[in-house]
Amino acid sequence: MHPYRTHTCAELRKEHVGHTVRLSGWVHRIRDHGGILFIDLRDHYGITQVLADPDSPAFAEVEKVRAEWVIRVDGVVKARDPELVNPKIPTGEVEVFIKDIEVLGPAEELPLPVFGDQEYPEETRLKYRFLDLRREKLHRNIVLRSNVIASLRRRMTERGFMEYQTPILTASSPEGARDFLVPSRLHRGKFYALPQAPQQFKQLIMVAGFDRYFQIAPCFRDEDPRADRSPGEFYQLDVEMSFVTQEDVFQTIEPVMRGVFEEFGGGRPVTQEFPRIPYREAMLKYGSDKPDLRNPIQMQVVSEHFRGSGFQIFARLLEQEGNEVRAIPAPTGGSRAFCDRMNAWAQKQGLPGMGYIFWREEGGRPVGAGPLAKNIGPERVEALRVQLGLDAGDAAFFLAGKPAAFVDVAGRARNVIGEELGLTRKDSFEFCWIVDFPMYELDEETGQLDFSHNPFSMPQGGLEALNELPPLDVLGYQYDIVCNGVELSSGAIRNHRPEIMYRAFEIVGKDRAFVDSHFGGMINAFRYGAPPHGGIAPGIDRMVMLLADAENIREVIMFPMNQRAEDLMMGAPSEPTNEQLRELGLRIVPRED
RNA sequence: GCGGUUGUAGCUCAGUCGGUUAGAGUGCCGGCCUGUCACGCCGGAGGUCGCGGGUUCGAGCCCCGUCAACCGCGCCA
Repeated sequence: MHPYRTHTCAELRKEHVGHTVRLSGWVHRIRDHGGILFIDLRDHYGITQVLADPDSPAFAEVEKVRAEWVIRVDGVVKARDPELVNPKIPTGEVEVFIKDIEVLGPAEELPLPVFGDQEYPEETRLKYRFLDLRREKLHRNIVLRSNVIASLRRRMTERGFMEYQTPILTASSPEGARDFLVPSRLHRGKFYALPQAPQQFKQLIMVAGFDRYFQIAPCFRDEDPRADRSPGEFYQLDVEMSFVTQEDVFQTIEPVMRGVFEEFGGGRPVTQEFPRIPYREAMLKYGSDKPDLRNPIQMQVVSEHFRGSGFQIFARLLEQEGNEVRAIPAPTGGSRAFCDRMNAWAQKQGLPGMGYIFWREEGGRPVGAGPLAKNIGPERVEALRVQLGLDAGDAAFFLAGKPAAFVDVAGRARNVIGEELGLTRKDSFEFCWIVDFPMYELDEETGQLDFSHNPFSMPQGGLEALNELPPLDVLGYQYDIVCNGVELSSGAIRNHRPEIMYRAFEIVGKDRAFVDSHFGGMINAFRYGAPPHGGIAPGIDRMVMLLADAENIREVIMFPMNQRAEDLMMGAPSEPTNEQLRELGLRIVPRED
């Protein structure tokens, strides 16, 4: 007989009745009735009830075990009487009568119980992560993550992609986030950087002629964490393809994402064809470049209805160039109570308030009510209602000024309204592509032009566009995948022509020398026959978060760090020894407080 | 760096207007119990009310400071 087990704790069924079996696992739960004692024995696969009574030669030993001891038991499989079957577990029709027991790994009193779903402070959970991981929910999330990754690999391989590793110790790249640095022993005073993403490598892989690359790639960024952003490291399904258009990337990746979400989404519906929404349209309709399409509300420009109207605040604002009035329709929100509540919400967000109209039935017709309606008169109110497609019982909110100044809060208002009115669908995965991102944006404070996204993206229209269009009108072959308001992925068709690259940087005031010194490795490669190429990099952690319905990214990472980027279990970061510092030629400068 | 929330038993939480000895559930330990599966019953241990200072005859409760955790802002091409 195998020293530890003949079956797992999920395997035994009626057909095993009468068999002598050996099981190993953790003591999940003990129910001691004095004369008879039940143990739920648990392993990775499931739970089997084992029991002993005074007839068992092992009874005295069985009585000693405690929660989370690891034991091995030998025994006979018995059928349970029909009224004693436990339908909650797959092995519930049988139980194992213990003949022999061996303690393989006793456990001290637990700082964190494995049984049950009592909430525990995250500090304790992280310090005793190995216990937390035994618990059902976390265990299930991590298994899900493994299955998702396996499925992604299979789907990518089926599509002709090959997985290549890229370096972890590499060079700092000046754009983007803060780097993690690793001191070099052989080159005193110099540092490696951990890759923020294998961006330049994957492009070099294309230049090297490998055509289709993917990798489950670790990425490192030294930025402060959020609930959906792990401190330090995260994983991407990193993808790059040669000789492709933006459309080719969409056609390749969309089925992968849809497939994985259908496979692991627990039957929740998934968008069949991802709509493509231009960036500017997304900002207008949804107030966000990562719209939650489960929320049906779409904003509209309604400036004309307020121009020269009796509502002086808006009318006057519209006299200034660049100002607009936008409406957030709120179907079923047509009560003064709701409108006032939203108005109060807006004030809490730092706005002076949010104008509103709500419609109620009067004499068989929808009639607009509220102070704003009085000011602009029934004709304009009716025109607004028609444009917004609203009816009695509905409402609309209005924001005015420079769109750039209010889109953000408008987007948040849209979320709150959708949520409060129950308009936002639950239990579905609604995807879209956001396309046509502008290449450049203006820094509000400095007035400087800067890349709005990846400087390596190909501008739509190429060199000609860069030379002839106002920079702010140049769009990039740059795209995001958004699901349920979460930015899952960002990608682009790359700029593989050095002369276009130099020009793109020139527009933000960076000369050839800058590009050569900072991106020399890649620019140099582009001089020797670079194929047109592009790619994308969906975030694995966020994908699993959505699939697992997790609120926090730490629920889908096996060994995460805490909010302060500390690993409480391993004690990282830690102080180096003097020996280590000496070898590296480093000295710690104490913080001056 | 900044803001918000929270901090009472191992854990989840209650604690009234500032008033006597700070409670419940759960977990732990002991006892009883031969059909439980969130077993049940009885008993017990377990508290620097985050920490420091202040107001008060009296502070878990009020005030000031501080620390920690989480969430957010900045940051994240």
